[in-house]
Amino acid sequence: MTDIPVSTGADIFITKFSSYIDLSEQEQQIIEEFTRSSMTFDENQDIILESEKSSSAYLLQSGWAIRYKVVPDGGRQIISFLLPGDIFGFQESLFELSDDSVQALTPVTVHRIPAEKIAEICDNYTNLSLALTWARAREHAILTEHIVRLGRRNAYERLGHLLLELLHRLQLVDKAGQSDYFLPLTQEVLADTLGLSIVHVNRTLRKLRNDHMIELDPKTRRLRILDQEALSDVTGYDQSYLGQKEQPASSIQDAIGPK
Amino acid sequence: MTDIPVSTGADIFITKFSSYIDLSEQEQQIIEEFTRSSMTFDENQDIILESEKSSSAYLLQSGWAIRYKVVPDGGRQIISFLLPGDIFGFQESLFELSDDSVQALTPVTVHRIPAEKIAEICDNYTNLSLALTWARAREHAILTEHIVRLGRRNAYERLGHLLLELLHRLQLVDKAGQSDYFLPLTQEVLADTLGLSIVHVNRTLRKLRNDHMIELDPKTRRLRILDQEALSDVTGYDQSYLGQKEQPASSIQDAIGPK
DNA sequence: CGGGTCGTTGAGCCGGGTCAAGCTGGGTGG
DNA sequence: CCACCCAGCTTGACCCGGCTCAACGACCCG
Repeated sequence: MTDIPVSTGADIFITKFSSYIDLSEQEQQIIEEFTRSSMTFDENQDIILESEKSSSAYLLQSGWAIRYKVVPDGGRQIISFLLPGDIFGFQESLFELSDDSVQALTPVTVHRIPAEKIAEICDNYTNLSLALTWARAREHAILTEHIVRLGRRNAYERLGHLLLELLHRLQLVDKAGQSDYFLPLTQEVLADTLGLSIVHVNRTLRKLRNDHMIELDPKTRRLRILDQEALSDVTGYDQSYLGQKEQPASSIQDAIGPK
Repeated sequence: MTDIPVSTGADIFITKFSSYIDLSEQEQQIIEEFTRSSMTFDENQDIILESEKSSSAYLLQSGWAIRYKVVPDGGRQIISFLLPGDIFGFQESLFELSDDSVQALTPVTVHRIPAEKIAEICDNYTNLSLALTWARAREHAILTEHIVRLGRRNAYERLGHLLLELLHRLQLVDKAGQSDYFLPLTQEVLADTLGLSIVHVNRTLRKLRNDHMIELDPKTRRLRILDQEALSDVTGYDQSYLGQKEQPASSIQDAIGPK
């Protein structure tokens, strides 16, 4: 299962950026440096408390996390998902703005980058700095699409649209097959993401299953999207906002069945 | 009416940033340089077409604009409002990401900053560069709050919350009184922002009026929020995400009745 | 005076929420 | 090894916030 070449954790980030930019040898080494040390968090543990205004950045090596806010009446709105390869905390914690929280959904490992290091990188390494800017812009685009999803789509479209986005984001870092991936989300998490009730998420998932759009095994948590084109059509999904190539086409990757 | 000291257009930006950071004389001059030339757009005109991937930034000097996306079935979702003092286009148009559009709601004047200039500023002027980062983070916080609004609030809360946000954003650039401002939005624009129908926006506005939360004269388009504390309470509004002082308290400004 | 845009209001419907109950499977302690 | 618990998933019944359709009014502009 692990006949993959011995890898430092840096690969995932290099792979991700490579979809947009090629980093120099030296820049790749800088990333590797960061990945030497890491911190881990348990399921449901808070990463970055509000209090900790450390203004450092984090590279997410493995696991899923969410950024969320709570409203006065106790409700929770999930703002975004943090997936392997994502960077976070490098802009929001700098100021007194946005008091949102980050929580691990699964066991998570991250690498910390102190603020000084970020400044140094921006000054001296053009490509890396550009990669950071790209990551920011991409996050911005994802938030934008989330707003459209919440404002102008019904439950069925929201769910399908989100599942497609997650597939394509995971594919970029080789964490998904051609049409399936491990989806560690409870229906409650989906509900709090999509602005729906748990009950209605349940019913909408069933409808997606009945329509042969997806397969989802609640035990293994493996999700398979049966007809991406059809689902994209009915949900109004257009992956161009993720800034990746149309489709990595097939690859040996998929045949092996990536872990 | 114009007994205000002769001003270059730069004041508005300096005022805005001053809430977070103090710019040096030289840095203020750089801003003034940009404000010497400007472009204007008519109501409903598109600013920045998709096609124009110029990757330059724009300072919004006066007027209101929106960033929006359309969904396949013809619906429109407004992502954000661009108000005087806002900067836009300095991150999104750099890449192939986010195919959203920007449109003027009122006559608008903007100043263009070529991409090279931005790069130069980031390299040489610490405070200005920090101000840019702050503006980005603030925009991020505003988007985040918009997501919460759409996902976890009802019509009444959404509307009230938005009206409060606009008040406080305008106050930062002296475009609002202590509790009132010029609101150049049709009910259709409000609907497309809040994910509601026009009809329901109309009814919800009436409810806000009946509850003595607001006064809104459809002719003059002057909006007054009668009890900010009460409205903040019922809508779950907390202005801290805008990163400004709690309340500018009273000022001569208000007595005069700012235009 | 005619047409267009925007605001207002009523009637009826429906997508999605709420409440409530039951089901399932894994974990834990006696 | 069983009894229990608890988190998450399902399903039904009912309700309501917000949508649609439709008509009308108010104002502006040519």
